[in-house]
Amino acid sequence: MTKRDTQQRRAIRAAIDDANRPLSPREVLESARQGSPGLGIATVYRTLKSWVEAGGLTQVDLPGEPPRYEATGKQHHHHFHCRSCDRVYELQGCPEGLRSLTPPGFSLESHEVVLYGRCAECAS
Amino acid sequence: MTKRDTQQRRAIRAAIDDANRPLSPREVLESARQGSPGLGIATVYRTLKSWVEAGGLTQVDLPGEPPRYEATGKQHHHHFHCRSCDRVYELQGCPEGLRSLTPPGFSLESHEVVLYGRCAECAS
DNA sequence: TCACTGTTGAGACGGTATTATCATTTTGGT
DNA sequence: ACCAAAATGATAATACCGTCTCAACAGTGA
Repeated sequence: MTKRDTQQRRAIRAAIDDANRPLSPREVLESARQGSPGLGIATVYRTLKSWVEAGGLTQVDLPGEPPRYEATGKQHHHHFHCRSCDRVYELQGCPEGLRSLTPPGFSLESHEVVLYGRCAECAS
Repeated sequence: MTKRDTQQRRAIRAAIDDANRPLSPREVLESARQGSPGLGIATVYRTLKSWVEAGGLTQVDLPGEPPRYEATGKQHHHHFHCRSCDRVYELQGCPEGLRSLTPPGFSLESHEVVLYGRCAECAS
């Protein structure tokens, strides 16, 4: 009725832990297949979904992109989306002055910032 | 072979011009039907697409949302997404310090900022 | 090791957003 | 007003994601 420690889940967890950046389901699949060759996409979706519900994973939505997943509990941060390789990277820090952009009467609850460009690997 | 001035296109243009905020295809349909009752969704998609290609419209992508469309040529700005009514509003201004978030070796080309909360109408 | 039951993989299925098709209507120029 | 071509609307067809189904498999406690 609950969680078993399977080869597939170990592989998926390892993929996410090793990446150090948010991964899409497809990226998870490709990476985790190294530790669990026959791994299927349904298992990836199932596992990601259950971990998100359990709170151990956080879904990251970017404009026009399939969701990525990263470990929960990191401190507030934003993301960089490489236009060349399509990978998403974590950034540190947060811009100032967001509150002042909010129109009068509007209540600000949260925000997202996404930077676009080329990652170090693709820029060279 | 090209553009005719039809009742449908006038209605779609009016919907966008009057809104003063980015509209989704569905919002365009509903609004434009006031000026063109039988308007079909296919015409909306066709028209939006051709205007985007022609450069008169800009597609606005927000995380996890269907695209919205706004007139091209406005000055650089960002958007506010109301969690209650799901409408998207234009903001003025732009936060500082984005460049400093960029990791070494990465080249920054553009950015997006989305604020979330309640619009004035929904907050009251 | 055995048995029970959660888990998996492959493919079917469903939901949604967008595009293609095509018969009919509308527009713009003459 | 007439006509050729563009535009439209209804609906079918795609495309994309993610979930469900189910037979076979594998993890766990006894």
